[in-house]
Amino acid sequence: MIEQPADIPPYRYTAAMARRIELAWQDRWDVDGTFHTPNPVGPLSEGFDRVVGRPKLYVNDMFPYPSGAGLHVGHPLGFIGTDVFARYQRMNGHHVLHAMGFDAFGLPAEQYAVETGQHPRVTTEANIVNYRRQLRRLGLGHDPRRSVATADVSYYRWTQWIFREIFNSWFDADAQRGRPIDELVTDLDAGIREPGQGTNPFDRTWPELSTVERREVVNNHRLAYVSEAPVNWCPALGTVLANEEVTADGRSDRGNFPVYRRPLKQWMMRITAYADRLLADLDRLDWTESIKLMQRNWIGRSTGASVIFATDAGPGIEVFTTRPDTLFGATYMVLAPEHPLVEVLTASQWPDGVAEAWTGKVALPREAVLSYQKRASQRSEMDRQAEARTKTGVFVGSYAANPANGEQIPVFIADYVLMGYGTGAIMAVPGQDQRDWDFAEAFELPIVRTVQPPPDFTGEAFTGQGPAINSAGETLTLDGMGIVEAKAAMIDWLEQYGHGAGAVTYKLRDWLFSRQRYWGEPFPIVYGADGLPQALPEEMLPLTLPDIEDFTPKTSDDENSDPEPPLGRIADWATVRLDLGEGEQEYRRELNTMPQWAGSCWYELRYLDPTNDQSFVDKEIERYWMGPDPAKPGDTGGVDLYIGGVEHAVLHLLYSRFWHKVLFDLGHVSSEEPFRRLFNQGYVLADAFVDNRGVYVEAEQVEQRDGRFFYGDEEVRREHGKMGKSLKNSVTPDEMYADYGADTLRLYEMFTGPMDQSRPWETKAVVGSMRLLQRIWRVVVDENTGKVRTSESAVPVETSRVLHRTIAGVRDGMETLRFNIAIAKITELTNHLTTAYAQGGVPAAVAEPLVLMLAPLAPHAAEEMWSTLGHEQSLTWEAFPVPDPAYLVDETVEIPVQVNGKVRATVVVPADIDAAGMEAAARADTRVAAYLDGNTVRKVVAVPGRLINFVV
RNA sequence: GCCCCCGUAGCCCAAUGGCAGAGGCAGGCCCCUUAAAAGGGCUCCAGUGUCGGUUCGAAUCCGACCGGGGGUACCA
Repeated sequence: MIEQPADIPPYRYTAAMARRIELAWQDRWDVDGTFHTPNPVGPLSEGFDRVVGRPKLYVNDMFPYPSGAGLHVGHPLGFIGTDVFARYQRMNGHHVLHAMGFDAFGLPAEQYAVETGQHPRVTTEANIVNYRRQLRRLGLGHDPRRSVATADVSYYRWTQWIFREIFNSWFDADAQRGRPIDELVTDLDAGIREPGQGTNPFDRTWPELSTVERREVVNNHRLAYVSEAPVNWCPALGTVLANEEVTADGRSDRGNFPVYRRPLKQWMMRITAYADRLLADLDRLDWTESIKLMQRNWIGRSTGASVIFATDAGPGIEVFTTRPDTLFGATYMVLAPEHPLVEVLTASQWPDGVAEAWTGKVALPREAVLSYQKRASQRSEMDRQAEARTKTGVFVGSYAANPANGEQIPVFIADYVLMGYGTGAIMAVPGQDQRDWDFAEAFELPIVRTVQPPPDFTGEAFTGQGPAINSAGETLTLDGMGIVEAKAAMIDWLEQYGHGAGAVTYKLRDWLFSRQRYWGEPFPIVYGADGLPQALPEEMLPLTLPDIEDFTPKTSDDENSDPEPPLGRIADWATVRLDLGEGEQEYRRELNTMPQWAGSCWYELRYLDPTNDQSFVDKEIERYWMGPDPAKPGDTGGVDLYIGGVEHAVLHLLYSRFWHKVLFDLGHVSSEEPFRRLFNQGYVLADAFVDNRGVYVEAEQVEQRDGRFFYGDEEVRREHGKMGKSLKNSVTPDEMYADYGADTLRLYEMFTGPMDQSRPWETKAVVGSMRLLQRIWRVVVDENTGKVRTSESAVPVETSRVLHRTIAGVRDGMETLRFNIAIAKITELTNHLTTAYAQGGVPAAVAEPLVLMLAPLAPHAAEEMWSTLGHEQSLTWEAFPVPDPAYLVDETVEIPVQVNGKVRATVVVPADIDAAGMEAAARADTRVAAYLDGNTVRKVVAVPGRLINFVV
């Protein structure tokens, strides 16, 4: 036992007392299995009969990445919030599932291992141990049996299994769903389906193809496929990265290193096939608008038309435009410098009379084009930004025909057109597009308006609404039409005359799925003599990550260096002799590993059935916890409440939706979405201090003197930012446990604001939450004897009113995740009790509900008080207090009387008075009468029980 | 540039169309204490970023602007 200082009452609620209570209850919860949550069936089903009638509730946190630095007080904000909510809903009659695992594979864990020179498994496991200790000390009510780590073999074998399922699937665009690849082969063999567009590089039909060729065509349909395409190569990390992992200024999300575009052979996931469903189903989710918007923007669906422009050189140029109505105003074309048609379209000679601006003053088109291409490829994204929007480009020396009016228009290459979007080529309409206008001005190209701007329009390109002009041809006239009508008419015309068709494009690209790193899931893939990838059969899983001496990635600052997967260093692993049905042969293994997002794409499913070694999750268990609610038509199913930071808006939250939809299509899960309701918690912010070199100094060592801040003797500048290592302003939960206890920390974090709001951390304000616990403690426990201090006396009506109003308010705060108002209501009740019962003797009938209401927020102290009040069982499964409506209304109320909206008096009236009675009572008041005297009352607004307003 | 969120007391935040204050921190005063505070009590403090509109009535709804935060950006 920890000694209390001698002069403090021995049973006061101090940090030492809190520690004793908290450690004891944490042990007891573990021993009793208090938070064991039974499944309806399977190995974890023991005790299900106790909860069989309860509605289920699945609450989940975005699981943490166990970094070497451990937790700071910002990390558990969401974890505490979900714990409070889960504990409340359990007491409120739900059967609640809440668990916690660890996202253990991936770059940050590996970077930490590299920095400390230890094996990532060693550091990761040590970090997990530390996280578990810190989180357990917080008193979170998780089912400990369900904790998983993505780097555990028993977990990643199922990550590999799901990858295999995705590899063995294709997307049926007609049915808009993923299907097993065997069904595609059956259809192709039966001749009822042709290979999809762009999947058959051979000039022959399916029946004419060889076995190997057929395999290649099938591979081109798979949802996981290998492709050679420009990807994001980050030499400093030694790996390629997904688009979602590259920041707007062309650097790596992790580490902020430069990223280069470069064609490499890599694994991709066909997430674009699901773009429409990922977009449409956002409307069915209870997510914050801001996250939905970010996903909508990232998917970036635009509708318009694809148009083919014929060229003399042969192949037509296909463009995508959202404004087919402006086709008559297309006065030139632009290809991205990397566009494959550039070579054939580049003329051998400049046409006569070409302006110098078009040629870059170079003698031959080929030279001009090559030099521009070279320049463009060397310009990093950063340079492009820095050069603002100055338009550069070069004429390729040839022309294309505008299909609308047959005019010959020049073809340019320019870096303002990006290969990665649409077709990598545009029709330029300077009259209605500012970028094209800028280019046209720089290159003296004609500008034709095809939408009539209003008379007072003074700008350049006009993108607003207006009637079409200058848009008449032999077989089509748009003049006078509005934009919507003109678009439709143009698309009809394009389709009729074979110049194009309505089209949809997306900003979303396929997900680059392979990494040249060690610390990730190995692909369950081998390559045979034909060089084509094949999945390992299910019974060969798991494919364990081999141990390796040198796990460090090969990094470099040379953008022309090549990726080199560390797994390639183990020669006897890189090749293997297997019998995959064609006799024993030698195969090469896939040497890349999966990205860190793979494991987090499905962990919420594994919590449901963590010990299952026959399946990644039992179907019945998944249906129970995550299945769609038949009472709610259109319900997607999924986790009932998912809380995490906003930073995963287009990474984890998009990838996991995609995997979940594939699993749904293949019939493995009954829910269509992984997370039915998503809530983003705010950040914990803290003061940070910068010295005059601009370097952050340890915030903890900064002193405030006369309103200025000093680090030693040096004055420093105060800033404000997200708590973390980089700003040197972290406060650890361990410090808070030692100084105040876990319950105080929990209470403080929940009190600083509603869940979705960021809030500044202020260590000196934490004491306020401790005081509240001390005062509630004192209501229940005698500080000198440790004995119960409540009485069995009757509850006065006034106290009942305060109690039941508190219950109603606390429930409201709990339901709406505004724990701050729940705590304020509890404080109000406590204040009432300490005033009304200054000498002790609070009726137990009030103290008990008070303790129960406190329980989700400060569970250890509440358990201890509950026990002091004479209860042997944990209060975890006690019913949460329910307000008695009889006490929520007063017999009389004081209502304001307004004259012209200004409060002039108040009158006391019976609570159930009607409008007429209220008016009579108000008129009877002498002050009101004085205001009304001599005026004509034009209108009386009387809201029974709220207020009355005379309009004179 | 475009989109989203947020501006209430020195600070964090309540009040979601009806008397601007629930609660906390900080400040001030008092009590307990040899003393101290992480104890107890009392108390000071804003008219809701600005301007307009809707309404009997606006912190709340609408519009514009200012300030802060976030997302995204030659996306055709």
